[in-house]
Amino acid sequence: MAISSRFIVSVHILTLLAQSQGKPVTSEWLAGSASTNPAVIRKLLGMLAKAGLTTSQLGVGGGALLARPASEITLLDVYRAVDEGELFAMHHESPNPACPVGRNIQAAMIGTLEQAQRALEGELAARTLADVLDDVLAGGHPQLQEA
Amino acid sequence: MAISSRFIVSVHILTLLAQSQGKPVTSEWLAGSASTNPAVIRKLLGMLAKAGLTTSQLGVGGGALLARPASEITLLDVYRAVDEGELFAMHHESPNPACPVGRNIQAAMIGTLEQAQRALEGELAARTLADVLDDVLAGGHPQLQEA
DNA sequence: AGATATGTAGCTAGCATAGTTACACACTCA
DNA sequence: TGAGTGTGTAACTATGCTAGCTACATATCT
Repeated sequence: MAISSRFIVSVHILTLLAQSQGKPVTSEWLAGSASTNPAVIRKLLGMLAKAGLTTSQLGVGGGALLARPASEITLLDVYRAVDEGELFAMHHESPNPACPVGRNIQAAMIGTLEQAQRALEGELAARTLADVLDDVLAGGHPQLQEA
Repeated sequence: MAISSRFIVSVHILTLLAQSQGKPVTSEWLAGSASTNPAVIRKLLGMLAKAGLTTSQLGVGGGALLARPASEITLLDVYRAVDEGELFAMHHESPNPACPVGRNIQAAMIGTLEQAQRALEGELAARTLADVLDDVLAGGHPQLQEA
């Protein structure tokens, strides 16, 4: 487990917002479904709002809303909103530049690592919240996706 | 940074072993190139040996060796040896089964997450230690890889 | 026998995640 | 206008993982 649960929890609450059809949903309700704390949800909603995926309404009858249609929000959008950064860590200390391998290993690997990360992100980009909601409403994952 | 530095450091030391052409290399020498502690290297070598990628010789003139040719060790082999497990974390607490979304969200997402992880692993599988050594000896990443 | 090098255990510091409480601020409705 | 509701954010805590470090038993070679 390397990618934090923020991602799946964010997909979870965004799916709930997609299902609510424009009615604001409170962080307390979202927390009840995701089995966590309302403050955790609000922290996630803060990140999602900063990324332009959600908006919020204060006061009575308020709550969170999708900022655009579920079919226009990809899982990559969600991933980038809450789990930023490079996927592969480098050496903590810079390798020894006096060694030919130490001097060049990072530069030699960067291309491959970026390519691998892009491959993962490409899969996430191919799937929208609307797809996820369809699968959830179908009761799980009977909905097959193309290989 | 979600995938630990164990991976890049392991690639680093395996590349050194590939370069040494069958002469054992001590953990102290490897630690000097990777700018870390010999005990950390030995811990990694333990995992790599368990995965069948390296062997060790004790005593004077001893050290670590590749267990098979560099061209037959992929980066995926290395990744699996030192950084096991699922890439995506799930909810810490199980979602609320009384909510239709909570009840189905994990099952609905598993397929997509596994597919994304496989896409990343596929890129790592396409590259061997021999490729990495070539790039390193070429002085960095002038060696282009196909898109 | 003595020197060398691994394998492993145990401890520490640092960092990220996520849970929790608390409170100021904004908005709605009566 | 004032009460009630819900967000946004800060602060603190517990937990777990990573990685650095020391120490030592064990195996091998000369």
